[in-house]
Formats: sequence, C-alpha cells, structure tokens
Amino acid sequence: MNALSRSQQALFTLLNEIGIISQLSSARLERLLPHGLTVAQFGLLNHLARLDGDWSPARLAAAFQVTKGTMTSTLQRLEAKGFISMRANPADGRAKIVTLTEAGRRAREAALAAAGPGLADLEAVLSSADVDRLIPDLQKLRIWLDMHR
Amino acid sequence: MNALSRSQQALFTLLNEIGIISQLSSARLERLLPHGLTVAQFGLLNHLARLDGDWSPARLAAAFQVTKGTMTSTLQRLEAKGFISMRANPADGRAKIVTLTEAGRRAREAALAAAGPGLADLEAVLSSADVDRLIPDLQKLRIWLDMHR
DNA sequence: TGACATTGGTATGGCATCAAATTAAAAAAG
DNA sequence: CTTTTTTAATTTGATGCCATACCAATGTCA
Repeated sequence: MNALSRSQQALFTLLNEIGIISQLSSARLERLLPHGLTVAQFGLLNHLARLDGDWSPARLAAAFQVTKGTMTSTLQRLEAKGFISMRANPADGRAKIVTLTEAGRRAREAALAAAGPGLADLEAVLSSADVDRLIPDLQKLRIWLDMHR
Repeated sequence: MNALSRSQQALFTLLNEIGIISQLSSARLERLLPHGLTVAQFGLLNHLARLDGDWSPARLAAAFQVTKGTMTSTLQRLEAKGFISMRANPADGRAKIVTLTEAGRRAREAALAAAGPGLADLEAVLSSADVDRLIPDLQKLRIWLDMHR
C-alpha cells in the first residue's frame, strides 16, 4: 500500500520541512526588504556587491542555478529600479556586462540593515551551534542535488 | 560595512542552503512525477489520500499554509485532470467539499512509486542517522517561522 | 430582526521559476 | 572559408505563490 520505506519517509519529511522553511523564511525576509526588493533581487545585489567585478547574465544564471530566462527577468526588474546597469560586451557581441550602480550598492546596504533584526529573532530559536551543525549536512545534500540534475 | 554578525551570517547561509535545496529537490521530484503532476498537486493528492475524509478548500489552504487563492488554483488544476472532485456543501452555502477520485488515488499511487527511486538515490548521500538528526532542528525552525508570520 | 463582522471561495495582477523556441554571434569542423 | 555547432540573451506560456479586492453566505450582537 505504501510505496516508501521508513527511511524514505524520513527523507520525504526532511525535504518537506525544507520546502516549508524556504517558503516561510523567504516571505519573512521579503516583508523586511526595502524598495520592494524580492529575495531573488536581494540575492543578486548581494552577489554583485560581495564578488565585485563584471558579470554576464549567463554567469549569474549559473551562479544562482537558475535558467537564463529567469535571470533575464530578474535583471530587467533590477535595472528598472536603477540598481544595476547593463551594457554590451565589446569583446563579445552576444554578451552583456552587468554592473552594480551606486544606488544598487546603497539599496543593498539598506536591505542588509533591514534584514538583520529578522535574523536576530531567529538566533533565539536556533543556536549558533545548531546552525553550525546543520550547515555541513545541508551543503552535502545541496552539492549532490546540484551535481545530479 | 557589513551589517551582519558572524552568527547572523551563518544563519543567512543556512537559509540560503535551504532555499537552494528546496528548489533543486522540487525540480528533481517534479521530473519524476507522472501525469504532469507538480509538487503542489502531488502534495495535495498525498494529503487527501492519507487523511481521508472531506476537506474544504479553506481547510486545505490552512493545512498547506498557502492562501485560499493559491489553493483555488491548485484544486482547479487537479479537478481538470480528474483527480479530485468538488461539490457544494449542503450544510454551508459558502463552502465546497473536496473529494479524491479513484483516478486521483491511482495517480497518487503511481506518483509515489515513481518518486521512490529518486529518494533511494538520496539515501546514499544522507544517512538515515543524518536525516533523523536534521529533522528536529528543522521542525523547530519551521514551527517558529509558522507561528511568527 | 436588522446592521455589522467574519468566513469561504474566486478573480486580478505581480514576481519567480521552468521549458522550449528564437535570434544573433562566436567557435569549431570540414 | 564555408558549414555546423555551440553559446548568450530574450521571449512566450505554464505553474505556484502572494496580496488585495470582491461577492456571497453565515454569524454575531444589539
């Protein structure tokens, strides 16, 4: 009747919890973000701010493990907000070069500051030790899923 | 310059990993499911099959922690596939009663059977002990997020 | 009983995501 | 050097999700 073994059921439960947490925490974060930033947009701003330099949409899509179409859409929304700028790549007629604008850098700082308190609340729920214990296992899982898709 | 403490950064990393795993595992599961079932639709079929009885869209929305509008949409798609049926509730003119059809029950069985192998692969990555260790912490997190939204 | 509030369900519009198709340019093959 | 293949980016259409607004039915309360 039930097609799943006990350990498969546990795995299923795990993935289910992960899905719900992903949904709830994204919603929570999004409510805190300024400028109507979404989680996807915030992630992109963070990425560009931390790893400075020139990025193409294709490289960004690969870094975020998202299709190029998805990245096109997110970049267009960020560009409309003035937080990034895109120009043609003179060395490759197909490619574009994505750059964080000054407004984008400021928006990212503001978003980071706004997100902080939300994370602080969570520290009362999951101790630093808990978090450090969870991360390696989840990374193992994430890396495997990434390589086998 | 950086607005987040070390422990906040770890939490941020954790939530980031969770988001990516959620995305990758959903995509993986969806590729295995028959009848073009999505993860949301599969979840609904599972719910109705396991917890038999009559459900209203509103109760289902609460159980899955999605808005009523989202549930309306998913139910309509499942109804179009013939996997559930909906009828008016004679005791409450506002409400509807959702029922799993025989075809829906068979589709759920097939989906479960199709999903099994994908989970079996994962068992090689995350041991049963790993999974059992992860689940309580994640549940703690999920429950807190659920109560504070 | 009649006015107001709550609840169940739907509709609309926006964002993220994917898959698949398209166009243009670069790279590889011959 | 032409032909073929690959790559970069966009577009389109589907799904899920949310927030908001809305209608109809039920409940509450004075």
